[in-house]
Amino acid sequence: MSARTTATRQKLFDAALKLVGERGAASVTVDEIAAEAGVAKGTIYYNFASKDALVEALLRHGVEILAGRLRSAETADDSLEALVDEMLGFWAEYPAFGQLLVSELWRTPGQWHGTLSLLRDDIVSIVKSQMKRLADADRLPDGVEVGTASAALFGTLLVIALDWQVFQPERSRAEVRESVMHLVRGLGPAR
Amino acid sequence: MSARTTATRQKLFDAALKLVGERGAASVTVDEIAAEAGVAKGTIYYNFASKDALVEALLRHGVEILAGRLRSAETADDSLEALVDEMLGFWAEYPAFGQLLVSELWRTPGQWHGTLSLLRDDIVSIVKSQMKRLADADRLPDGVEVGTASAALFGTLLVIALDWQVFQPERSRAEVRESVMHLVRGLGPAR
DNA sequence: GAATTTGTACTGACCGGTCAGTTTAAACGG
DNA sequence: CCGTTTAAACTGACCGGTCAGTACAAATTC
Repeated sequence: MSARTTATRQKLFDAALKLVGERGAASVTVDEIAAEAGVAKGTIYYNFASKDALVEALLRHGVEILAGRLRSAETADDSLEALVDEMLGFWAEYPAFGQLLVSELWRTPGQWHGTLSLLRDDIVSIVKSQMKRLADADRLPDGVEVGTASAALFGTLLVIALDWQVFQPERSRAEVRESVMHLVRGLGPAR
Repeated sequence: MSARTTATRQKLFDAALKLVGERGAASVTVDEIAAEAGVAKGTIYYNFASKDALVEALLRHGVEILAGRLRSAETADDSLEALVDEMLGFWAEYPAFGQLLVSELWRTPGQWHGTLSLLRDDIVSIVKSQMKRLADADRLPDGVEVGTASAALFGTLLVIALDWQVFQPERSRAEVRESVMHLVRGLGPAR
């Protein structure tokens, strides 16, 4: 794959992500994506089989980046804060990807449901391995089912990050991280 | 408004909710909604100004039902469990509404963003008033910002319910409720 | 109390625009 | 050279919205 091709695809990913995140995959036209990327329509069809294939590649690409970051964050600092912070950072950097993901992930028989299930598992399993390590080190309360908790934590972070971007953009990332940690550390009866 | 009209609109809401929840507002056609409801296409345009107007009415209708339930649950039992349980029940009963909401709520300049912001506030403010009561009764740990926590709790419940329906349908509602309560009571370091 | 009018709800064929995808011939670039 | 990109015209299926007409019950008239 030539450097030129890679650059073209990157431009297409950027353009598609922006438009699709904002307005949804179905209502964005191929001509718009081409215009936004500053590329001829034919180029899209030279690089991707169809509009759907472009979006699917975009989903894979985004998840790959997120997974990479989580894995590298994991080696640097294995606390829950670090994981939460890294995810918030990713969503802050790619808000449109969050919007795309949240609007497609739970669409039952959607065209990308198969792909998305696998991608979800990728991320959740990274979160899971991290939580498992914490559990083994006795740094989690007993009785927490690690599998369930990881899925919940991933979903929770996704929506909290979106809510932050859309409804409370004035808050800082540290502030949001603290809120999440507060929620996660316990909203139960005062003790 | 005649009983006949009410019945027709209800059929349209049911049909639209099912299709739009599954496949997204943009990719469902008006003809499909009409067919699913067993009604002529013209009837839709007799009852609603446009496809968008139908979806907006649907959004309002759904939120009205949810708000009503939360308010009545509030009077029966003011614990956090009761609130969580009621919401899970609602999402279990109207999964498609959850899918619709999650895929539109954080769409920044979307056509329904204005309406949805208001509807979000309706729900969040109910959750908030309930949490405030708990805080006043010293049943919440100090330092929890009630406003932030309510928004987070609402979003969290929404995605956990969707994840439940889509990826772990075999779990019972009580099981899921306990997981949520576990998360909410604390995933922090063991104590 | 039959005939007629009125209002409301609904019907479905149809129209015009939109959009994914195709085609082609020519230019570009490493 | 060959893989890639461009520009522009074209196709045809699809879809939101329209509109003339139907159904039918309740009111009105004679």
